[in-house]
Amino acid sequence: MDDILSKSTTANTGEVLEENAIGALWQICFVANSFVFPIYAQFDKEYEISRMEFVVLFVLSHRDCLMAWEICRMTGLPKNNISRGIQKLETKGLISRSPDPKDARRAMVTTTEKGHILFDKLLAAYTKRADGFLSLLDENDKADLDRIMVKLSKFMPTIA
Amino acid sequence: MDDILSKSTTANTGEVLEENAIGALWQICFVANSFVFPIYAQFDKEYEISRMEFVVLFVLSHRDCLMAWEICRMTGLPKNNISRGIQKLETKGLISRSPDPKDARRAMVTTTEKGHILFDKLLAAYTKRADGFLSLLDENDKADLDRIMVKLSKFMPTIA
DNA sequence: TATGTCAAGTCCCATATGGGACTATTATTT
DNA sequence: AAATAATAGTCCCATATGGGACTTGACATA
Repeated sequence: MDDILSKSTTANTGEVLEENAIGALWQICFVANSFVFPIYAQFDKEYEISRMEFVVLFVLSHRDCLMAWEICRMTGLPKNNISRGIQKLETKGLISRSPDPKDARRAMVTTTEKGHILFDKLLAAYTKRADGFLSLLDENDKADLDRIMVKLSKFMPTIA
Repeated sequence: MDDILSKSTTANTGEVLEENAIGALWQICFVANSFVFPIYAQFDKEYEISRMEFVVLFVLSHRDCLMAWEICRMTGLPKNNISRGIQKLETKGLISRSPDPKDARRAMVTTTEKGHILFDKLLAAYTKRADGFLSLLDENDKADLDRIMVKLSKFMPTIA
């Protein structure tokens, strides 16, 4: 019988995953991690912005103002993490919080001008990287991907 | 002018993301997190298996035996994390390590019988959840998704 | 054989993370 | 109105994570 070592074919990255239905979701996670880790490392290094801070800014860039719990729902991230992200951003003057006069528990979060300026830089880096990934796809692929991801996003978790 | 609060449309989960090319990758990450967090929480609660342990078992289920650095490359995860996962699994008797006689730095990792038995349960839960997600897609979608994810997986990072 | 370089894993440490308890406020029920 | 539940957000704490230093061993070159 062969040496035990010979059983190991030199596996390439992501290779494992190209198999069945289960593989599709594994691969989604794999691609997501591959995309997101280097970007967040870059944000941290270049701008001292953490993942949670970026997430808050990103979501806010699509709505003028939001409450923390809305950001949680939109991102699927736990509220304590979002809370911390918001606190950091506020400390840095990148967002501002205005308490809801009708409900003292709530506060609306808005990006400040300073926050917009920084976010533009972050988004440029983000977009550049995203384009790098998507450049592997043709136009049909991109359309399919959009359609599929919209469908999949409907399957929502309820994260505390 | 309207109350500041009225600016906030009640945003639904994942809604932000359905916009442009940048949104596609955001959405991939969103779906990935939505899929993966509850499953790992379940694994931790029901089987006391951590994410890293599952990842190692998962990858090993596709290859008879592998070395740690191969698992890193296939998963894109840092080697210290994988190292810890392997250590835990070995302690529990779910995998075994046989040192490479030709290179004392290396060790081949193999799933034990006990490991296989546990992994079957984990995989059943994983598959069930994956099927839940994928049930939102029709057959064309699934085929498209597979094709696209294989393409995207080629855009590989080099993670330490 | 000495020497420098690289590779596989492990270890240490500072930070990020998520669960759950807690506070403060509002909504609902009686 | 009082009592109870529910909600937004924060805090605490134990664990997970990733960067980087370190150890050990292999390999290339002299």
